[in-house]
Amino acid sequence: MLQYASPAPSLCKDGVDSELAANPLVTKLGRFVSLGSTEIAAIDRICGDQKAIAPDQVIIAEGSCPDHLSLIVDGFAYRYKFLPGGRRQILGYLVPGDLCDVRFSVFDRLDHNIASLSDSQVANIPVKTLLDLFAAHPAIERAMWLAALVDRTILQEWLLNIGQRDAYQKLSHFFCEMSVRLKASGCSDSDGSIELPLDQTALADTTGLTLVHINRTLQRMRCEGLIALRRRRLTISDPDRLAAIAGFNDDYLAPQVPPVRASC
Amino acid sequence: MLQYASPAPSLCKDGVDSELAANPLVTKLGRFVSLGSTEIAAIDRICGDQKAIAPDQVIIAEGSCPDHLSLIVDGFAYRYKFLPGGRRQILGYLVPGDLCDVRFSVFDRLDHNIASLSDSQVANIPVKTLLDLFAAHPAIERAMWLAALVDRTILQEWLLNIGQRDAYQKLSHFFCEMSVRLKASGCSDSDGSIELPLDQTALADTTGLTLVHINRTLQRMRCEGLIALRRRRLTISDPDRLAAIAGFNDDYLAPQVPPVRASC
DNA sequence: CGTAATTTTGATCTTCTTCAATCCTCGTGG
DNA sequence: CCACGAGGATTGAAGAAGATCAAAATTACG
Repeated sequence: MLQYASPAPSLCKDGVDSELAANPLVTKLGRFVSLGSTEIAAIDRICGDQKAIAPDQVIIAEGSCPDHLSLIVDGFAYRYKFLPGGRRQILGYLVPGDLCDVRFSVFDRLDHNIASLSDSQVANIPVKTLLDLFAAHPAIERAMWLAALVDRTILQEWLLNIGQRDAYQKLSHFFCEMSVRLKASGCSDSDGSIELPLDQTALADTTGLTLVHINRTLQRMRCEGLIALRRRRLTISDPDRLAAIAGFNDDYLAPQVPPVRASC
Repeated sequence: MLQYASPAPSLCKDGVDSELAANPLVTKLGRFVSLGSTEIAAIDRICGDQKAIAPDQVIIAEGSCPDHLSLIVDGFAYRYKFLPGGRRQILGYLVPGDLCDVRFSVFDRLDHNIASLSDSQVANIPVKTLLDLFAAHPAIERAMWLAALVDRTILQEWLLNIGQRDAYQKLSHFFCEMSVRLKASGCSDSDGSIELPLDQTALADTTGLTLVHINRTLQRMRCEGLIALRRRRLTISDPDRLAAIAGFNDDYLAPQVPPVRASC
């Protein structure tokens, strides 16, 4: 039913026929492999069991072991972990098309929490359904693994970011990344601004900095004409300069996959 | 556990294994799935192409795309990345039994470097050979994916460590982790000490701290009777206290895998 | 031995933290 | 429609953890 102009492995171009509420998972996986209409239909089918989630709801709690994976269809979620001292590290963000964590399918419980940030739409996909899908469509399985590997690369880039850059660069890099990812998942406005439903505490726990320091760094960034951030909406005024400051390179978000080795 | 007497143990040569010369990959994968003798033999077989590597040699360079994966059979290697400013972030360490990076098999080039730290023995496994092995022994494929997922969990734990803990805790946590990992791969001495061939610069680039600050933190740790570290050998004098300081919990290094879902 | 690499030390500086108060913003109920 | 309250943002002042710079002391090693 959903007709999709057979997406050749197109790179993150936004504005591609997103009139028809395309399944964000299709969009995402379509960046890794080319999906036929059969596959697209199959993906649509497994996303049937959807649920609306209010902001700040725990989707999956640490230590739990659900028998399904959660797909963010719409909205914004994040992965995080608390330390005994009460400190929180945010481990990553989930945007439309992102699957909560593939590790579910193999480990017995998750070692961190996943919660919503905004009003979201989440599809619950039973593990078995997913495995059946993989069995029937190896291309989908491959794309899914590739997506998981990109997730890992993002994590690695975060480590670099938190470990080596100063506050100004950290924030810049984070904004660059989120901007690219949200645009790729079709969630950017016509003016290029994105909805970033994070308070400054979240930014602090993302970057390993303090709320107060985040606040001051943001002010500086605004002063310097780099960004505008208000009412949970981020506009990058000077993308090139921001990327230069951050040392940002979006290669890691859209890795090249040689078609030859398709044999996963 | 197992011990390697000489710097260059002869592994996987002919079929005649001495009792001691266990393939570290077998040891590692054996923690995830139970391997039969057929599988063990098959793993041994793919490790045939071994090579000795001197310290501080680049094993795989950023951007390169070798057609094989590198397995650390003996020794110590690390993954790292340089930033334009000249800063280096160490992204992880490879101990015997660790495979350089599974992403090879799917992405066209690596986004970071891998280099040796000590005299090492590295087995080169052609991607195709590995895929054939997977096809013939699904249990091995499953174990390999599980190992990759543990790698990801370690990365996540590093993010937490660098993002949220102070210098004292960071180092403590790192030492705890390495101690557990090296013991698991059979590389600890009878007295529980481990060989950690890192200079203080490496510790700095691991934790995102400064060489000078690492030095002072180490001194404090020695003072407090937590560790002894000299001549590249780490002895944890008070493991419990060290773990308490670090907030270390080794669960993430040995995740529980429910046997039921074995279907990867 | 002599040289280079590594560790250690000292002094100073700055980024970031901590604590605490104030100010918005916005939704709610009267 | 406005007062109220709460969460979030902002500001100020002071302190501390860690950075930087530069040199000296050890150690490793050919």
